[in-house]
This record gives sequence, C-alpha cells and structure tokens, in this order.
Amino acid sequence: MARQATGAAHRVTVAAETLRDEKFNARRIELAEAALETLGELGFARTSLREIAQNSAFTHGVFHYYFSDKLDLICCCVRHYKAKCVTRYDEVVTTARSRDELTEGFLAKLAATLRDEARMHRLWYDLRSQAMFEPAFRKDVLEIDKSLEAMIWRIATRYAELGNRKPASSPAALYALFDGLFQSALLRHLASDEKAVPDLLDEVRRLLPTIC
Amino acid sequence: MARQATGAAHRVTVAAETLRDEKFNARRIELAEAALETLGELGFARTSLREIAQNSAFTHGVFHYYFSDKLDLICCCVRHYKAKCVTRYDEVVTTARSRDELTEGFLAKLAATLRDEARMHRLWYDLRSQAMFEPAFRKDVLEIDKSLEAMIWRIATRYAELGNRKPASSPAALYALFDGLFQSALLRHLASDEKAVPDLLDEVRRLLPTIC
DNA sequence: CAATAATTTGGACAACCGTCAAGACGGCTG
DNA sequence: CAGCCGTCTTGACGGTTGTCCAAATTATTG
Repeated sequence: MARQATGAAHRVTVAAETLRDEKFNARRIELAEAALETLGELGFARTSLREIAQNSAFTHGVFHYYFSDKLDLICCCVRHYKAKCVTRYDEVVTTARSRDELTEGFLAKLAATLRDEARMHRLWYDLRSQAMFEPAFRKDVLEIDKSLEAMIWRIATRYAELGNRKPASSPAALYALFDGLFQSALLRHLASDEKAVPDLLDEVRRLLPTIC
Repeated sequence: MARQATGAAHRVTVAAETLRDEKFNARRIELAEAALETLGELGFARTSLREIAQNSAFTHGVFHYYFSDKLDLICCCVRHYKAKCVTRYDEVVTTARSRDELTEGFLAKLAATLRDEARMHRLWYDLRSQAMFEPAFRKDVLEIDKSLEAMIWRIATRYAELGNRKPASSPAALYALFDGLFQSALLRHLASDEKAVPDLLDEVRRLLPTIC
C-alpha cells in the first residue's frame, strides 16, 4: 500500500486503514470472547484451538487468521477480561453514603460474582499461575494484578473516608488479603461447599472495620 | 494369592504383602520426586509423561506401571510435596525465645524458600488452580491448604504468645493474607523483579505486630 | 536350581495438537 | 462487469500425547 501518499489522499488512506484496523480489532475481541467460554470451562491446560472453535460459531482457521498463535489469542483474552473486571465495584463505591451501605453493597457484589462468574475467576487464577511459567503472559498479568489492587484500594479508602479514618495497611497487603480470601472461597465453592460464600461474607464483614 | 491362609502362614503372607506394598510405595515416591523436577520446570499444562521420563532415570513405561494414569501420578506428587512443605517453619517456631527472634527466623526462611524453591512453589499454585477445574485434585489440594493454614496459625499463635497476646484475626484470614503476599512476591520474583523479596520482607515485618 | 511372579523395557497405536496453505466466497473499486 | 482484496473454509502436515502391550529382564519362591 502507498504509505507515502500526502494531503487529502493520505488522510483518506489513513482513515480507511484505521477503520479496517478497528474492524479487525473488534473481530479479535469477538473471537476472544468466544474463546473465554471454553477457557473458563476447561482451563488453560486442557483447551485447544480446535475445542475453542468447536464450542463457538467460528472455524479453527479464523483464529489463526486473527491471532499469530495460541499465546497471542490467550493474551488478548486476558486483556479483554481485565476491562470487565476492574469496574465491578465502582458503582457501589461512588453511590454509597455510609459505611454500612458500602459494606452491604460490596458484599452483595462479592457474593454474586463468586457465584455467577466462578468460571471466569478460576480462569484468571489459572492464567496468573501460567504467568509464573510462561514469560509471555507476565506483562499482562502483572498489569491486571496492579489494577485489581487499585480496585480494592478504592473500596478501602472510600470505606475509611466514610468513617473519617485512613486505611491501616498498604494497598499490597489489602489486595493480598482479599485476593487470598476470594481464591480460597472460590475453590471451596467449586468443590460444592455450601458454606464457602457465607463464610467469605462473614470473614469480610468482620475484617472491614479492623483494617480501616 | 491364598487369602484364606490362617495362623502363622497367614501372618507370613500378610507380612510379605505389606513389605511388597511398602516397596511399591517407596518406588512411587521415587518416581513422584523425579516427576516434580519436570513439573516444577514446565508446569502442569506443558508437562507430558514422556518429558518427565526423559528428564529422569526412568522410562515412560514405568510410570504407567506404578500409576494408573497421569492424574494419579500428579496427585501422588502433590501429596508428597505436602509433607516437605508444612514443617518448614516448625524449628523456628519452637526454638525462638522472643518476638524478634521469631520474626527474623521466619523472615529468613521465607526469603530463602522464595528464592531457592520458587519452582516448587509455582507448581503448587499451578496445581491449586488446576483443582478448580479438575475434581480429582480437589481433595488433596484442600487438605494441603488446610495444613498450610495450620502452619501459619502455629507461627501466629507463637508470635502472639511471646507478646502475651492473642492473634487478632482468624486462621483463614491470616493464611489468606500471607498466601496472597507470597504468591504476589513469587510472581514478581520470577519476573526478575529485584525488589520482590525485600518488599515482601518489609511488608511482613510491618504486618506482624498489627495482627497479634 | 527350576519355576513362578514382579518389574522393566521400548515400540505400536489412535487420537489429538498447533500450524499452515490452497482455494472459495463476497463485497468493493475502478 | 472484471479484477482485486480482505475474509473465511477446509483439509493436510509433522509432531506429540496418553495409553497399552508383548517381550525381556530381574527378583522371589518352592
């Protein structure tokens, strides 16, 4: 393609290219979303491109057309997953007018996401573990981890603010605590432990006043 | 074999059987230990029986003779790994005569294991994530998690005792906190983040007095 | 020392994997 | 309408996987 076009012709070329790029990217996300279905069901280790294609409306060739290889696809999946996750509690944080309101709103969302999106969450933990082996995943995973930490920190600071206090520990420690609790609860929940969710809620309810 | 043997003959038969069983089991552990080498290097998803065999002194057929299938082998690996892990801090806990002594002993071991046994630890996180997909892993993983929680609890109660206090939070919350911190530090360490270990030590040093 | 059992070997098998490429399809442009 | 380009389908490829098995080897027993 004529990269050296100038003036109006150049602008038209550029516009057409960005349009195509956007379309291309939208398709990538469509495919990534379909792949997430299967990945959430089977996990990274057991998921093949063919299985992904079979559980979707696409053929396995399309995936190779839009992604350079399997890692590229899964990186795209992880990155896309991030955007949906990080804003989960933002509405609760901004609308809550008291500590109790924030607590109950947070706990409700926590329980709902643990129950309804267990497959996506277990995929996240799977991929985070994969990042310990596969360098190609690390950048994205570390970035998502940072933004999850920031998400927890927003909740904590708002909770503290509503009590005219400041959080008693660092963002890293707070995130580690909630992440650890959630991970443990998720495993128990997936193992059909009926008490997993209520136990998590009890624990968090007890913990919140002590950390802020 | 003559199961209905009685008296002395019976006892001899039983003795021979248990001896054989023990030998059989010892071999299983030998094989599991060899498998752990490769599993720690490649992770669950990328490890095949042939790869395990090639990186060891055994042929791939032996593994199938001692284990009914791949899951059986890996379950055995996990179970064996457990025994080595859980006692890591016990000596420090029993010999420490002051809070500072316990703190420094704990931190030293923590840093050492994060640096020297990173591969085994990442395998543990990998397998714990696999348990969220593979029911066959769940029982063993949940059991190990419980005993790791108990391990942390022993440290915490001893630390509290040395200050004539009681731990300020539940065993589950304490374990979640330390596990979360360790997991995050491990990922950063594997990503060649020089500050991963010192940051973890700082965080734990700051945290210990606040939780007991 | 034979004979029986336990262990080990290494190859065969079908199924599956990621990757690739040749060609078909359909819309857009000149 | 012809030709091109981006998109997509389909099937084939070499390699790897878990599993199994018959034969060889070693250990144990009578």
